[in-house]
Amino acid sequence: MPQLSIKELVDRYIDLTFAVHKKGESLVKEQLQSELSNDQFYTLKYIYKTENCTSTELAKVFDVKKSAITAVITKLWDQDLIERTRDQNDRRVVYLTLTETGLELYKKTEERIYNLVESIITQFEEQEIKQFIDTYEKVNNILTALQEKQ
Amino acid sequence: MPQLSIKELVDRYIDLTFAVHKKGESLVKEQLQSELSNDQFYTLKYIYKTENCTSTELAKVFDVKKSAITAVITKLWDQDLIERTRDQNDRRVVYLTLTETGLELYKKTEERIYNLVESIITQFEEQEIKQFIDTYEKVNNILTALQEKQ
DNA sequence: AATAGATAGTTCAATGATTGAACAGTTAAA
DNA sequence: TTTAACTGTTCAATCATTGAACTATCTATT
Repeated sequence: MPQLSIKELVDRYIDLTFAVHKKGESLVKEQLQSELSNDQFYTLKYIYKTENCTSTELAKVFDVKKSAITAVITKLWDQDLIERTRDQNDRRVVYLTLTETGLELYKKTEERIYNLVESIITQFEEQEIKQFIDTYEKVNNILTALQEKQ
Repeated sequence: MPQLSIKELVDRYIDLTFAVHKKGESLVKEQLQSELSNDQFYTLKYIYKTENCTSTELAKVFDVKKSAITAVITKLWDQDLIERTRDQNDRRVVYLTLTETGLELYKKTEERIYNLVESIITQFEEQEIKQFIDTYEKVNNILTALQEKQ
C-alpha cells in the first residue's frame, strides 16, 4: 500500500475546499427559495448570533469594505428585517439587531438549512463526523492565527 | 462528559464552513498578489486540470450562467492566458486550454497557494489530516448526489 | 433530403454588488 | 484645545452576473 505524500494531501485539500463550498452554496440557495440571497442569509445569521453586532465587525468577517456592508444593511433595513440602534456611550457606533419580521424569516430559513445539513451529517458514524468537525475547528483556528499575523 | 447532540454538530458544521471558507479566500487572495482574482485563478486551475474543458462545464462547476463564463473567459483570453480551440467533429464546442503565458502564471501562483496549504496541513499529525480529508471527500460525494437528485 | 428541436456558445442591455474617496459626527490622546 | 483616530454613510465608478435574443451546429424524425 503506497504512502500518501504531502503533495497529494495538499492537492486533495485544495480541490475539496473549492468543490464542497460551491456545491454547498448551491444547495443553500435552493433552501432559501429566493426569499433571501445567500449573503443576506449569512448576514441575518451573523447578526442573530452576535451580541452588539456592528458594521465594522461584519466588514471584517465578510471580508468586504464597510461601504459594501452599508449597502447590504440598508437593503435589509428597507425590508424591515433589521434595526439600527446607536450606542449611548459611543455615539459613533450603530448596533444591528433583527426585527421581529427578520427573526421570523431567519428562523424559517435557518430551519431549512439545518435540515439539509442534518441529512448530510447523519449519513456518518457519529465518531467520524465528530472527529471531522474537531479537525475542522483546528483548521479554522490555524487560519485565524495566519490572518492575524498579516 | 456530556454527549454532543446532533444539533450542536450541525451548528458547528454550518458555522465552520462559512468561517473557514471566508478566511481561506482572504488568504488565497493575498497569495495571488493582485495578478489574478480568486475566480480567475480557480478558472485557470480548472482549465489546467481538465481535459477538453468547455464553457458549459465551467458554468456548471462555478454555478453561474454561461454568459458569465463567456465574460470571464474573454477577459483571460484578452490577456493571452487561455486559448480557444474548436472541436473538429462538433463545431459548436470550444475547448479551453492555457497558453504558455497562462501556464506560467498559473504555476507561479499555484505554488504560492500550495505553500500556504502545506503550512496548514503539516501542523497536523498525518493520521488526523488524512482522516479529515477522507471524510471531506465523502461529504463532497454526498453533496454531489444531493445535487444530482435536484 | 427536409424539417424541427436540442445544444454550445456569444452578444448586449439591465441589474447588482463592490470599491474608493470624500465626508460628518464622535471620541481619545497630546 | 487641537490633532489624530475611528464609525459609519454617501455617491460615482467599476466589475460581475443575469436574462433574453441570437448564430451556428448537430441529432432525430419523418
